Amino acid sequence: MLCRSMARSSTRLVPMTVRTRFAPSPTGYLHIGGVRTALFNWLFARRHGGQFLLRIDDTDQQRNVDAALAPILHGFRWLGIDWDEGPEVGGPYEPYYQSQRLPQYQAAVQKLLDGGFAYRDYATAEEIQAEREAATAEKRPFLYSRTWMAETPEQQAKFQSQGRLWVVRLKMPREGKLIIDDQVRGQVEFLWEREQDHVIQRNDGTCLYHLASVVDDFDFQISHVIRAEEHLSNTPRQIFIAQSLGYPLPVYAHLPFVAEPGSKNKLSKRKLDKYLKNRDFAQTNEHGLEISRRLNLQNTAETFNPVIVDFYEQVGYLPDAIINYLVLLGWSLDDKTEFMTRQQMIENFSLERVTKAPASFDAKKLWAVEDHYMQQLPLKQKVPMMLRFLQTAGLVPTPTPCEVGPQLTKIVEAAGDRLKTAGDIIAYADFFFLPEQLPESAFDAKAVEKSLKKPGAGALLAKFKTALEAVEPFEPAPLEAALHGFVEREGIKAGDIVHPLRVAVSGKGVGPGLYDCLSLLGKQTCLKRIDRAIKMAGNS
RNA sequence: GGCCCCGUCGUCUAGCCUGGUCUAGGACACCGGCCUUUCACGCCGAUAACACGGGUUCAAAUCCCGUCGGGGUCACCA
Repeated sequence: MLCRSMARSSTRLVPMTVRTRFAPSPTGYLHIGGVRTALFNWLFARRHGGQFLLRIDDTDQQRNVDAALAPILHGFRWLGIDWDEGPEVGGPYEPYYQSQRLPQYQAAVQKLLDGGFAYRDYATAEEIQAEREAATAEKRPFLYSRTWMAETPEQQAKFQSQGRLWVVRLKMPREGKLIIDDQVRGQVEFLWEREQDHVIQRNDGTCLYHLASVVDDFDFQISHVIRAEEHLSNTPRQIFIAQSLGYPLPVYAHLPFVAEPGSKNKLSKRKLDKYLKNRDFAQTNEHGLEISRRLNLQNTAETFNPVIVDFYEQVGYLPDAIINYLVLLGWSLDDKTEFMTRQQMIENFSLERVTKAPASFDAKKLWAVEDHYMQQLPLKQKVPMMLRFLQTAGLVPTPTPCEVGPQLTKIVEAAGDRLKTAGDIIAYADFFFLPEQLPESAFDAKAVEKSLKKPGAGALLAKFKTALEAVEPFEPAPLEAALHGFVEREGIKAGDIVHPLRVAVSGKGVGPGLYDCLSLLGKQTCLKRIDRAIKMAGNS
């Protein structure tokens, strides 16, 4: 009975009540691959008007769950992936923490024991290990001999008298095959005889993941189990548990995992050093680090890198961009649609169009999507976002002086599409908020060397300063006219004055349009900064 | 090693189920050019893929078989 195939028609309609879940372990951070899995679950539930829930898999670590969970919940909220049931929001099936559901698990174990689908096993770890090694030596698949299996009180008494402790193992079928009809991979076959008698309850009475997961999915009425591919090989034992317990089976869908940059290996948080050798990944990381430094954030490489969602929030990426990038990792709407609103994603998402092969994480592509979204973002929304970064960096005081708002709006407008993330405002606009006398640290050494210390730069600056004093109004168009007139009179190239001038007023070689910079800075500040620069140029 | 999964440009993908319209489309990256006061944007262009071998067929990226390659998983972790 357990061996019969469970083929489903792939054209079956999705049941009326769709309920999906994502089950994070409280680890203290939210992994980008996990978010992708959660996103697909969320989209599928929303697509079919169902519920998406969060269940906390904390059977292993009872301590500090709240602290380790907070960043994860925060990450989901930031991304706009809301959950209908779970931590903080509750729900009809509370609690949603595995650590608080031991009685339910134990009851299920008892039921399995009573039905003969599981047994008490008195073997020691060494004995099991010896069998395993023997099998390896003989080059045959390992299958537990069940020597210390005790199904009757007599057997149990015998082993117990030997001072043995027991665990509960699944009594897996040893013949026939299982066919899983996976919504992404199609039919997948497994031979029952290759499945191990996995432990489902430890000798201290606590239960293990597979048992807990199946019981939870049933208790929470999960209709679709959508998870990463690495769980595919766990599925037979979970189906065995579910069937033995008389549960209806959920629909399974195994997503390809998110792979490392430029490779097919599963993305993990532990191989950061390796990913940093990937140029695109390293650039994204460095960009974030630079902003983090300016923000004086106390980050460690452990929790602040492009594999962790928190990284993107701190650097000032847009949640919509992250989501849009992630939805494209293993799923496509059609042959050309790249940018979608959440509504469009929800309306179009289907498991059918999920790819089978792993998709590598491409930091450059994410960057391009972010670029697009930032350019689309209305100025009114950009400004407050950037203001927060300037304040965190200590460039603008809190509360915000009233003149900052309008000025910042102009600055952001002038910076235009140079701003890819909100954190970029610091590098592009800090000099607007620095004192008239720019601190030494505000000068880019290379730019000073290249433009300011170029022979003749100081003298040119001094001459142009005079011309600048007469410009009225001090706005982009008259400024441009003044500069061009100056270039003509002096018989020089525009670049000869433009570059030193930019470094003089901003300290950098790159930035928003020069005339915008001058105008926004105001005549007084410009003149003073030019004076300073003339001295710097002369010192060479 | 056993079992399972996967294999279209460097990367994300469309096409595959329902062979022909695919001399394989889009996007990102890369390279070249234009624009330009820097940077960025934008625009134009170029390079670039059906893992391999058989078979079926008038016709195969698409169907079948095999090979090779890559990955996942084999816990009293989740």
